[in-house]
Amino acid sequence: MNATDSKERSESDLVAARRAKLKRWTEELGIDPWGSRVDDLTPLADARSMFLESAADAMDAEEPPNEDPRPRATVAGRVIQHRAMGKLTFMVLRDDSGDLQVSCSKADLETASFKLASKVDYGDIVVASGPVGRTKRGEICVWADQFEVHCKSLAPPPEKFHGLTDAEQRYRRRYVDMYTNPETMETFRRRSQIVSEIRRFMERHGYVEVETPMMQPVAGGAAARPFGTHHNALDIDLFLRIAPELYLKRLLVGGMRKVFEVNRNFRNEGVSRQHNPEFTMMEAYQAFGDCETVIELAESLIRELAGGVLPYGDLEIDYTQAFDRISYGDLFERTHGCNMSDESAVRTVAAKKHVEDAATRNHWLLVEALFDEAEDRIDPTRPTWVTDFPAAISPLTRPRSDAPDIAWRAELFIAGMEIGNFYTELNDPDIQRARFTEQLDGINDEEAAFRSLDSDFLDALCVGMPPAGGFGIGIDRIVMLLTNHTSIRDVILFPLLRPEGGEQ
RNA sequence: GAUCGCGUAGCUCAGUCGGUAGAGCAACCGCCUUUUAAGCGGUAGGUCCUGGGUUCGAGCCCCAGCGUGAUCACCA
Repeated sequence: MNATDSKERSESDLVAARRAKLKRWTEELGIDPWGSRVDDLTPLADARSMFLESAADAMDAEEPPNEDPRPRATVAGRVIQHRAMGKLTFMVLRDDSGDLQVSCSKADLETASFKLASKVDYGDIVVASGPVGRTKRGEICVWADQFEVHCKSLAPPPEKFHGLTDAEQRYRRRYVDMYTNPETMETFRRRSQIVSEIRRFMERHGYVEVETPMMQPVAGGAAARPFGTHHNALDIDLFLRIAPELYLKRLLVGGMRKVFEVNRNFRNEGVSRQHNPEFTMMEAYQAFGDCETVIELAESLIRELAGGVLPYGDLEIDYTQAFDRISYGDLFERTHGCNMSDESAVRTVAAKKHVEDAATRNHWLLVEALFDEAEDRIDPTRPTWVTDFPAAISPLTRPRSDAPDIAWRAELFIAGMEIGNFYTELNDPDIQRARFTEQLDGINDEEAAFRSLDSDFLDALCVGMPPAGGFGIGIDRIVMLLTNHTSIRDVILFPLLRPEGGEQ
């Protein structure tokens, strides 16, 4: 709070200067610095492409034509560079299409407009009209014959060359990051495209997009800590969903054949370079499909999105070939030198690796704990399917009929990240009930506060869910891979940060 | 949650051995019709994250706290 005081005090000179300028404009020039509607605006990139070399040449000739042949445009943007040179002022505007110089000659503008143009600040939003031409140095620009300020920026701007570089400031003041760092704008534009392409892909394959509850009385579908909340009028506790799975499956029961949902999940876990408490996931289910059906679908989706070999940090990831495959058990054995089904061998390895409660903990939970090390053996440059997960750690997955300890489940790994899970869905209500009950047995009090049996879901399975394949993929992580960002915070517009100021 | 790093002007950063605060950009003033991160010249701008401690003296050393980044853990 002291920090805030001092910030306000030391900023005051810069803010005061801008406020004083604002006052002068309104009082002396009679200008409304907060702007108004402008029709027929041309995006800056489009205005640039309107440039006609022949027209510019004609204007530079000994005897320029009477009629100005240069195309005209009205452009708007935020001032990101400004150079006032006496009777000539140059500025560079930026909008979401790009940058373009606006050149202002005192001879072409009304006195008040020229004065305004020569005095605008970095960060102001302006509108200029005029022919698209070029300067003596060959820079394509709009030669303004009309110039207006449409929004005064009062905040002190960041340094104009480096922009905001401090990661914290970039996340906290994303709106500044966006206009000063074009890469940021590009990343989020790309994210939008990717999500849109995913939707089109799914629709093309006959999937219907749905929206299921984000506030759920029972938070199921994944093993994660949920956020809790409360509905006052009904006086009930609710959880923010950790997965949409159990609702999407209800839709299969209801008769939808192919459904998907792209939306947020919320998990009350730690934050890291790969984890934000709210993250976007796509889940999809296909009646009469299985694990293989959705593996094939997702592989072609990801290959289509990536379209080739993409850099990721220090890696080059090849999406063009069929993704690698290895079974969970093989990877385990390759890493730890024992069969994962061999309980005593697993306990021995676990004890040697100092896994907690190696002697008493459930055998398959030990296998899961040891598997982390195995994940590191996967070639990060090769998208890889890890198949045949242990049934014991896959409570919503159908066990294999030929090997009941193994589930029809695969997980996709790329660049060392878990990208998604793929299943042949469990639709036997009795086995499902048993799995849920097993899971609830022996949980501690803390977990008991948010884990409970979703009996309505079991009722739905009793009504009958067709056999199905289903999957979920992390959209943020896909965007990270496709835009070459190794921190999830760079692909989420407003990642969760602690509020500034401490104390509270 | 653990370990390590970082926090100095609005922004980007220097700051030597502990000797009392520096630059560039931005701001302000003046000049200027061809600049393109930076036209030229001048002026001003600081709770060195916060609180303690050591010391004649702390931006610098020590302790605690806050924020943040990286790695690990939990998870996707």
